[in-house]
Amino acid sequence: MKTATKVRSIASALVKNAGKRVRFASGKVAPFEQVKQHLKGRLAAGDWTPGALMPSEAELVAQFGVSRMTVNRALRELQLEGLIDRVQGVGTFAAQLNRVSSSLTIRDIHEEILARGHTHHATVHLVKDEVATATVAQRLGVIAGSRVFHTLIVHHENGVPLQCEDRYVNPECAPDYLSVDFTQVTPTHYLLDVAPLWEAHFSVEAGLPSAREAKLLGLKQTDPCLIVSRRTTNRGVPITQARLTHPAGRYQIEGAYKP
Amino acid sequence: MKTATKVRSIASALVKNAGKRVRFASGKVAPFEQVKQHLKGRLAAGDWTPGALMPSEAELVAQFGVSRMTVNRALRELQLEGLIDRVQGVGTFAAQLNRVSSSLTIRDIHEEILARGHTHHATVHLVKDEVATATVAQRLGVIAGSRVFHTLIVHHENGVPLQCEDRYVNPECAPDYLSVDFTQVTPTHYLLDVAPLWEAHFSVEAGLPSAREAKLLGLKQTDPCLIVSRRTTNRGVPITQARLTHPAGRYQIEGAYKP
DNA sequence: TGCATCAACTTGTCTAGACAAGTATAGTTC
DNA sequence: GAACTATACTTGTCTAGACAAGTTGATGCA
Repeated sequence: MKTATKVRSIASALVKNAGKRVRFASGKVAPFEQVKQHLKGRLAAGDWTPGALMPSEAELVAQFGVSRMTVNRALRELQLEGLIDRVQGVGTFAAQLNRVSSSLTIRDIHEEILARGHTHHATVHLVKDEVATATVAQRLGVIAGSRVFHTLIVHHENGVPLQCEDRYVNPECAPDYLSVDFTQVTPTHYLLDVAPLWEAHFSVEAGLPSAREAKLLGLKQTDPCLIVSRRTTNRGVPITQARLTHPAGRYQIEGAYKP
Repeated sequence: MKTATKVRSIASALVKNAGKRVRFASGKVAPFEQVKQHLKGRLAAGDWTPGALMPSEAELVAQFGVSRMTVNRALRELQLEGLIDRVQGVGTFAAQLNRVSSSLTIRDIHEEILARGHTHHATVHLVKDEVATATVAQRLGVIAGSRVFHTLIVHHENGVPLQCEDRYVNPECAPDYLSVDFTQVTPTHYLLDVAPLWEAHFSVEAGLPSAREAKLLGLKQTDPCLIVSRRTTNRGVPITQARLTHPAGRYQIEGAYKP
């Protein structure tokens, strides 16, 4: 029992598991799931106006004949989904607004291309130790004049340029960043290793490439691009800021929302 | 105790609650949270390579001296966050890939503009009962030749066109859709009322506007746009499909990721 | 009136044990 | 060797009860 790090061949198990999203598929539904679905249905039907007081855990226990832990789990998950608000000592309330929060997966470009069954290679166009200008310093979140690492890398899918990655890195967080071979490992992958716990803010917009980006991506400067800007921090300490430019038509972000 | 629908003034309670995100802030941390953070830290430190077998619940119970329910909650939440995979009958495994799933909120354009303190108005350019062409039918998910409702609305922020909303709606789900006054209520808001429980798939890309979109948004056809395509269904039944075109520079999607 | 106190109610969490269900392996039988 | 079986282990879930902590409203007192 001490072989905690033993790596089994679990591929088959995980594949089997993938098709098992709905447990108790054959009629049986777990009680906590029943409570959850019942409340979800009534919320959807408008039984409680936003902000209205909903039944307490004790009332639901009596109504469904299950234990409080079961009701509690149902309510906790509904709260996580943003459908209800709970206040200790007060009660449970229907959520104020129907906010729709979508889950969107941003993957390492290398893994993403490989997952499509295509080949990935990167060309490195700049690896430099710079002094931050005011603009760069503000975007990364360090003080102007600090040392920053700067890389400019183009990622290709099947030989076609797909992403121009213009990245600044805080030397404090990744002192050996400049010595990484970026044709072998992506900056994202390396930084995830060095500083694995981080928060990120990002924005997605359409725009035109800079002259250099256009040249590296094989575009005209009037060709539209999808531009993702991402800034990541670790407990408030800035790690990296990246501008990822993708030619329109070659790349799109996908996502899904499930209630 | 029977006044389940009584609406209390809970504004103050919810405001207080908002600042209470971290419970046990003063030193005390709930045991399940301790187990969670411990495993998170070791995962981040690379104690288990992706796919490696992690300690079983029983081992963690012995190690931390807590009950199995407590360990189970910690593991369940880690699974929800995508950090581990669990297979009944087999064990718990470190997740295969470090997917970074960002939470991205797509709000009703009306609410979004009002939240910025700006004025919103909509101009309606098309409200029509059509027969679905093959392309439209495929995008919406109905069979070609079906009746579909089609609206084309431009949303303005402070008088400037911000979004061209080209939408198809399944008449089965919203038979009265065409009689709605879209200068008063947005299609999103109306459809949320009619069919509140839905799943959505969306994609975000850069591209060029169609001739009509360019005209409605006051753009040249060579001006880049951010285009969001969204298709929503209710338990597999297609509700609506929308193409939301935003002029580059006037709109961006923002999001954040927290571990 | 104003203030302190207390009881009733709420949610938040933990426990120890139980049973169900899925998987893997060693052993047994054919 | 192949097929079956028993067993040990895993996760998934539920229960009944307990205590902590927060809120609310009534009560009593100055």
